Amino acid sequence: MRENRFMGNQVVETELIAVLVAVTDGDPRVLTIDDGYALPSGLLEPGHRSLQAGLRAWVERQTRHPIGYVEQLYTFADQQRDARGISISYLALSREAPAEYPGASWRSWYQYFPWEDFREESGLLPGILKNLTGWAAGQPERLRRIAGLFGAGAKIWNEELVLQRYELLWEAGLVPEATRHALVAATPAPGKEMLHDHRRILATAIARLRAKIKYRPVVFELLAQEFTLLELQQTMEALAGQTLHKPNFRRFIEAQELVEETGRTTQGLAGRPAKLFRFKSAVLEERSFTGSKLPLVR
Amino acid sequence: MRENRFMGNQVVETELIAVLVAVTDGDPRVLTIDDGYALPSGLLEPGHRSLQAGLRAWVERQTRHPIGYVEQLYTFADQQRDARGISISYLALSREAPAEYPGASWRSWYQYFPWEDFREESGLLPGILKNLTGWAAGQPERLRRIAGLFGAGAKIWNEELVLQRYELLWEAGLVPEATRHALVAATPAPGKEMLHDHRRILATAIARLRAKIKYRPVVFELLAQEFTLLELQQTMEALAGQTLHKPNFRRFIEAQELVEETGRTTQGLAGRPAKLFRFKSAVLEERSFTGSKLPLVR
DNA sequence: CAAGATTATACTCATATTGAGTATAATAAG
DNA sequence: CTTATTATACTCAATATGAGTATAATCTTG
Repeated sequence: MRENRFMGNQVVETELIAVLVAVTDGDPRVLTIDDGYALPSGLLEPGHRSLQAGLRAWVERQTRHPIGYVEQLYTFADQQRDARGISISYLALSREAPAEYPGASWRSWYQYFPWEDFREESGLLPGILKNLTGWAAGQPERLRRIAGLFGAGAKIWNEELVLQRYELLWEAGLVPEATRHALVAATPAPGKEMLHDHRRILATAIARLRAKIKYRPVVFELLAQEFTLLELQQTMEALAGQTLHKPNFRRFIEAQELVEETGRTTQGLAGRPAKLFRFKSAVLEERSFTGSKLPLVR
Repeated sequence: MRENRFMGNQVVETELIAVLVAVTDGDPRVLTIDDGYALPSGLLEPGHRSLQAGLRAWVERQTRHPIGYVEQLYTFADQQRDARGISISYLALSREAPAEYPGASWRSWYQYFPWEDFREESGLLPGILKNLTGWAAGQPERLRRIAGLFGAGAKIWNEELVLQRYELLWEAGLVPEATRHALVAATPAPGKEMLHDHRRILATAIARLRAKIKYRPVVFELLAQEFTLLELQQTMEALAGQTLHKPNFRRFIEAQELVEETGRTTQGLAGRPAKLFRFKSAVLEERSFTGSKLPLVR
């Protein structure tokens, strides 16, 4: 029952899609092609020894910088195009290098999801909420979802629900990509449109990264070898889209024991010089980094 | 640059692999075929409207019970067989129904990973550790990995590192599946062998589930409509492979506010009758269930 | 039917962690 | 040499967690 039967089975081509992320000047950026309209993607070729090798080989055509960290996001059968393809999406972290492909550019991911940036008051939420509640029109289930995801009070904002928020806007016909599914509103939500489901993939990547930085030391892939604690904090803030409490953030970092002083400090900037730190990569092998929460008995 | 080019691109078939989990009598079980030698898997067929639909359609041939919860695990290019296939693995949760496929059976997952069951002293660890340290033979990096994963002291056991532990044993040639990579030891680690990388996929599923039960209410997919708090606890213990502190576990559950009393109690069993609870499925829409850890400023 | 076994449920309390804020130090700019 | 600016160090109340004890309601058995 496990033999290969090509007769009657679907034989498809495989596309690799990359969400390549970097943080530059407190801005979380993503590598795009077609002037920001699409995520880079390429087809799996016979020469590729593995899926990740294919992705890496492929990404190197567009940026010099080595990709430190690669993680699979999601695989889906592409129904929008020719219904013959399988797409495997990846999240990759690196530092920004010039995009060297025609049409390629690094873009702030908040261009695509402006409502996800809570670091300063954007004033976008009231308009989005008005559109959404109009769509919900007295339907209590929809209203509950809206409240849970876009939270009237803004204090219950959960930064990890990027995908759910995008999907709600999609359902409500408030993003241009929903055109096949619904009548798109005359005044859709702000944010740049993308090809097919690329914005959905980007949302998945953001959500994954926002969740991951809390329990695995992946931020360091986005930082230089040496960095100050403020740079570290601002990189986290860029990803999370929220401002963090400085003293408590430092305590949080110190408690993890993942960084050590280099002995050097910053020079020539305003204010007191900051100590430079480096990531203790040795701990990666020894430690586990899982947020245990169950009340075990010992 | 995004047009379909079949020339020169790899065209492959797609296999769907399911890790279908149920917990029965405090035992975490997984649906297998070939007398426990393989995970159920089927090829994606033209009739399947989506990947998940293909998986569901396919799983229904082997068990009546509807699969409540399905989640994608990982996609990989299969190098072991004909190097032409892509495999997409899924984790599905359900309650155990009779396996109705020839050769199909439900098996405790601890048959495959006996060292992962910490609910009672198994006495297996010393033997495994002896084999592993023999393999590490004075190589400090290997020894550090062994200590971190199999922890000499048994109190630093991290139940989520199922995959890493399996991979370490694989590297050390202590599981039969490693035969292509290494010389398999005369006395390998205990635990039933599986086809190809199926045991690795199972390890991935266990790890994912062990992590997920802590912050998302997925256990309830494995329980009957009504259940006692002890049944809930024992189901969690079965998955986690560890015993939990009863009073604190109840506090943990109550704090989440995910269950409510039905008003009924158990009958005819030893001891004081237990209240029956049900899962408040309504909260699924309203709440977020993400373990925020960052020190936000408000 | 009473005593004991068994399971359920309810509290207690010391310690650790977290949220929120204030105080002091070291530099550059004027 | 004063001020602005950033870095770093503490404080303290509130909350959560780990570990354990006490009491309640049933079944079993002599």
